[in-house]
Amino acid sequence: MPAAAPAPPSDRRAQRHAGTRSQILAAAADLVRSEGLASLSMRDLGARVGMRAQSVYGYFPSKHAIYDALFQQGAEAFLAAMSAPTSSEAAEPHERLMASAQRFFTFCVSDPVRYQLLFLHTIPGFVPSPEAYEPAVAALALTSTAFAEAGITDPDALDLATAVLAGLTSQQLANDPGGDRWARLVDRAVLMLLTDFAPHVLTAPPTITDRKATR
Amino acid sequence: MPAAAPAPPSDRRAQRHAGTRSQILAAAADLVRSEGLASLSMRDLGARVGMRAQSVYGYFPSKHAIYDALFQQGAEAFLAAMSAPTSSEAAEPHERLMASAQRFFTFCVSDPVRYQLLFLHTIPGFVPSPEAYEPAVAALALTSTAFAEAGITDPDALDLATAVLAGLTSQQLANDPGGDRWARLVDRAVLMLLTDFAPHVLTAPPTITDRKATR
DNA sequence: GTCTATAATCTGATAGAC
DNA sequence: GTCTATCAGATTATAGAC
Repeated sequence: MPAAAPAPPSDRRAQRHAGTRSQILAAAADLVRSEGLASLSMRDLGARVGMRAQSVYGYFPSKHAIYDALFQQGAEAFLAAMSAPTSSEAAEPHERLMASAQRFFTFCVSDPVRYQLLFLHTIPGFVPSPEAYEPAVAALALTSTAFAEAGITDPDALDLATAVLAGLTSQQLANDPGGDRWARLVDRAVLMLLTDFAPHVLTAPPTITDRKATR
Repeated sequence: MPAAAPAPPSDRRAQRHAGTRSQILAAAADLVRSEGLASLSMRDLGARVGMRAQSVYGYFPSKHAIYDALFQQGAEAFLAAMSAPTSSEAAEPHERLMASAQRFFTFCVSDPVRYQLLFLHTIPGFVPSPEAYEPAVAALALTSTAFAEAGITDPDALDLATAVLAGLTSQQLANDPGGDRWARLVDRAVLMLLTDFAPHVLTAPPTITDRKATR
């Protein structure tokens, strides 16, 4: 049963096609990392994989489709990074939240261009497709669950926390790229947030009854 | 004694020249606001002021020079916004800090493109000149002074505060443009910050001796 | 599948006439 | 000061040969 799309009829060809496609995508990721997100051109991309620009259209219908695939790839990496198992599964809720914050920060700072693509909206005509966006939504839902498990029910808490983390990363990237001027402040910021909207998580001894009692 | 630059010799002409220059700059500001920062073109800009693109080069040597002028204009507006007198000069230090935070947030959110130009580094080859950058430095120094006046000497405090404010604005602009989802959280965020690194400012009665005693 | 050829358009910038 | 003319190139994308 061959695919309905313009994909080749045979499975062998389909595999080859998919292989070249992901090869192009990897080259695109390389290119934007070194040249900047806005400087991606079909010419350069084709040259990077040994093709002329026109041949790339056999794999992606448009440049925006490439951005969309990059976005999805980034969103999946984001979900994977945020889903990574904690060192100790029995860790306290607030420890898990601090670990999450560190993961978020590290993920963002490790690839500024990916950060720009995922979290800033800087490419003039580009809007990610729902499919590409979906993993990012899942990652946020994950964080929301972690908050609930820590007994944090204030609906504003998540917004404030994401803002603080986004601010730390954006300042680090814009004003001290490669340094640690804001990286050093992540733990302190999380403690500050927890103190503000979940003091019981910090002050109470780590017993289950205590956690319930302070709610 | 005529100017050495390609400016006209007579004062009348120089005034006319400067007038057209600022007219072009205003048109450029309009254009980037409506079309996006990266979409500025000399053709469109010329058309906006009733010229051909080539004639604009009589006023700005390059497109980057226009970006630089826009940057300087934005930085001066930023300094002006942050220097605006508080409603009551006798206000408490922490009230002044909260007012500053609100001013910063409002300034950023009121003009997303200007924010992008000033605080994100998104135009491929553009680096603002020291002259253009200078007012922004002055504005930060102003904030630093305000912190000192509130008795906050922790060197990390300013970095953390700017990060939190930057995060609130960036989330507001990216995820709820025109709304108030993060705007509502500004006061709470400032209180949280103050509680963390200057609790004495909040808890102590507003007397001078008290302020000194808690240091 | 990849190529050549090319459409159609946009870019910043310069030279020189008026 | 502004124009015409033009350079020298970039861009995305399509049509059709091989």
